[in-house]
Amino acid sequence: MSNSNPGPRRRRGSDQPTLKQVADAAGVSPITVSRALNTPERVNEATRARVIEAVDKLGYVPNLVAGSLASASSRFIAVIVPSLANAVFIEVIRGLQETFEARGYQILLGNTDYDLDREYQLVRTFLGWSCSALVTAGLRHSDACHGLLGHWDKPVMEVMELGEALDLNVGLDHQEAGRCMARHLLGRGYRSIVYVGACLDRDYRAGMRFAGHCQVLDAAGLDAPLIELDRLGSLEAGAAGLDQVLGDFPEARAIHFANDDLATGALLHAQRLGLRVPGDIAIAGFNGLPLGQHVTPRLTTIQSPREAMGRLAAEQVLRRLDHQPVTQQQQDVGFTLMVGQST
Amino acid sequence: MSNSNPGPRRRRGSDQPTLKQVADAAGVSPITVSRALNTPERVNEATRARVIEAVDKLGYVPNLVAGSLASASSRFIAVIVPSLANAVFIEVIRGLQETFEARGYQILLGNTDYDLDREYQLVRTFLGWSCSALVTAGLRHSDACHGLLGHWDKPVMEVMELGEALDLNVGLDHQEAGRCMARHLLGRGYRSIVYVGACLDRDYRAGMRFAGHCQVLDAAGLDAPLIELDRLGSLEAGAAGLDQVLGDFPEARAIHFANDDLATGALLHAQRLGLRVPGDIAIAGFNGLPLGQHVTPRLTTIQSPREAMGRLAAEQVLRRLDHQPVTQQQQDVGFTLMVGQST
DNA sequence: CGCTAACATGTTAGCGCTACCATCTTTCTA
DNA sequence: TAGAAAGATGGTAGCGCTAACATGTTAGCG
Repeated sequence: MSNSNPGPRRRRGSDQPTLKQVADAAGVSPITVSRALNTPERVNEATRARVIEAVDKLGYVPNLVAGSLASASSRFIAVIVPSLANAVFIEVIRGLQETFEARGYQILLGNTDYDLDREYQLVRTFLGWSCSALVTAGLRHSDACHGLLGHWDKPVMEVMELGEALDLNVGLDHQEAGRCMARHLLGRGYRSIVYVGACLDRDYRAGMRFAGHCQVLDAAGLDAPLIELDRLGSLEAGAAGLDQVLGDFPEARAIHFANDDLATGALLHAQRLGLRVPGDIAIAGFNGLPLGQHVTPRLTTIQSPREAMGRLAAEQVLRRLDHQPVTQQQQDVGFTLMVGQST
Repeated sequence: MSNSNPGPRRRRGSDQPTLKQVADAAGVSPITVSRALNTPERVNEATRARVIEAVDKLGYVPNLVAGSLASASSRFIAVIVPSLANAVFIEVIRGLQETFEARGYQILLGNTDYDLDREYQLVRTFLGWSCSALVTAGLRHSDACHGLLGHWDKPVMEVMELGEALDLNVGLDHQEAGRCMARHLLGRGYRSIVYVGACLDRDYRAGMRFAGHCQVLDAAGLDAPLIELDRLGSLEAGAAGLDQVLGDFPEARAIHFANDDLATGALLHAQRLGLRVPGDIAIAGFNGLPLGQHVTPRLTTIQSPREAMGRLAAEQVLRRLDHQPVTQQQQDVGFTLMVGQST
C-alpha cells in the first residue's frame, strides 16, 4: 500500500502572517524582528528599516496573546467598578483610561453590579489574563477575593475611599465629607435635617457619609432621620425622595441627599411643586456633577475630583510598574464644599 | 572539573499552579482537567469532582492567555467608541457589556478621541488579541482600517448610524432624525430657526442631522443658519451657544441643538437670563437624556434607544458567533420624537 | 459472543512569541 | 596590538494551554 504520507499533524492557527514569516521576508531571525518592534533601540537602524518594510508588505499584526504568554505579562490593567450607570465611576474610568492608554496599557473593564461575588469572579478572570495591575473601586471585598489578591505579586490599587488597603490606595474620606455637609447645614441654621440615600447597603460609601452626618447632628443634640430609597440614584428617585420627606417629615427644613442625581431630581421636582428652595426646603447633594451647577438655584454640594482621582491612581500604579519608588501608598484627593443657592 | 550539570534551561513564568499540577494532584492527565473545566459534560462526574477538588486545593486560576493562544481565539469583544465623555456612548457600551458579559465575553474598550488613525491603531491592537468580534461606533474609518477589517474573518458590528457597512450594522437614520425635528419646528409655526452644533466634523452624526434639517427648511424656502461651537457638547457650551444665537441672529425664534446637553444648557441659561421658553425662544435637542426631561419646561427632543441599541448589536454578534443565521445584516432601531414644553 | 457505537481518557504536537544564553563583530583602551 | 567592552544578531527552549488523533472501556444489539 503506497499510501501517501499523512505528514505532520497540522493545526490551523489564525492565517495571519507570523513573526517567522516577517523574519524570512526581511532576511533576519525571528528574535530580531521581535526586537525591532519592541525594543527598536537594540537593533541596527538599517536592519530595523528592513524589518518595518517586511511588516508593512505582509500586513503583519503582532499576536499579543503569544507575546503575553511568552513574557508572562500582558499590558492589561484590570479595572473593576460596581456600575456603569453612575457618572461618578465613568469619570474615574476616564481618568484611568487616559493615563494608562497613553502609556500603552489596555484597560480591561469589569462591572460587579455591586456584588462582591461577581467581583471575585472578575478578579479570577483578570488574573488569568496576566494583567499588569488591578484597579478596583472600594475597599470591601469577599474573603475569597482578598485571598486571591493578597498572594498576587502585581500592583493592586483601591480607589474611591480611604482606609486599610491591600496595597495602593487613592480616594477621599467619605465620613468627613458627610460631616462637612452636615456642619454646613447647621451653620446655615437648619435644625430639622433629613438624610435621603438610596440602597445604602450597596452604595456603602453613601452610608459612610451618612455616618459622618449623624456624628455631627448627634453632637449638636439633633435627630438625624434617614429615608432610604430602594433604587439607585436618578432624577426620578430624587423626586420621589422629596415627596417622601414631605409626607413623613413635614417639619423638615433641609434635605441632605446622598448624591447630586437625587438632589437635583428633588430640586427640579420642588420647582414643579411650587416650593421655594431654600425658602421652603433646603437641598444639598454630593459629587459636584455639572448638572447640579446649572440648575437655578445652584445646588450646594461637595465636589469630588473624580477624573483626577483616576489619573492619580493610574500614575501611582505606573510608577510602581516602572519600579520607581511610590512616595505614599495612600493618597487623599480631598473634596471641596461648593456652596450654591439651594441651602 | 566536576562541575555540576547546568541542567535544562529554566524560565520562570508566573509561579501560579498550572494545569499540569492540578492534573497530577487529581491523578489524571492535563487534558482531562482542561475538559473538566471547559466542557464538563465530556468528563465523568466522579473525575470532574476530583479535578474540582484539586483546583480548589491548589487555588488554580486558569491561564487564559495560554488557552487563547492554543485555541487561537479569546473571549474578548473589542468595543471602540470615540469618547467616554459622552453619555450616549456610555449607554451603548452598557447595553453591549451587559449582554456580552452574561455570555462570558469580556469587553475590550477603546477610545478613539474622534481620531480615525487612533481607531486604526486600536483595531490593530485588538486584532492582536484574537478578539472574537469587534464593535465600533460609526461607519467612517480610515483606509488602513478598512483594509484590516475587510480581511478579518470575525464578526464586525458597526453601531450608531445606518448605511453601507462592513458586515453587521445596527443604528438609526440621523438625517431622518434631523428632518423629523425640523418638521416639528415648522409645524409649530417657527420660521426663523437656527441650528447649533459642536465640532460637526468630528461629531459627524450631528452633521448628518443638520443635513436633514437643511433639507426640510430648504423645501420650505427658509434659510438654515448654522452656529458651530468649538467644543463638544456640555451644558456650558449650550449656554454659550444661546448667547451666540442671541447676538448673531436676534430674529431667531427657535434653536435646534445638536444634542440635549447643549439644549439643556441653553434652556437653563435662558432661565437665568429671564427669557421665556418657548415664548421668547424655542429650544429643541437630540438624544432624550433624562436631564432634559426634568427641567421645566420639559425639553422637546428625539429619543434614541441607546442601551437597547447596544443590546441588539450584542445579540446580533452573539448569534453570528453561535453560527446561527443572522436575519438582517442591518437593523434600524429608530427614534421617537418627544414633544416637551420647550417648543 | 462478536461487532459496533458511544463514552472516557490519554498522547503528541504545536499555538506564536520572548527569555536566556551564546556568538560574532566592532570599537575603545592601555 | 592584545584584551576588554559594547553592540548586534542568532539558536534553543520553553510559556501553559488545547486541537487532533489514538486508545481503552463500557453498553447495546442481533
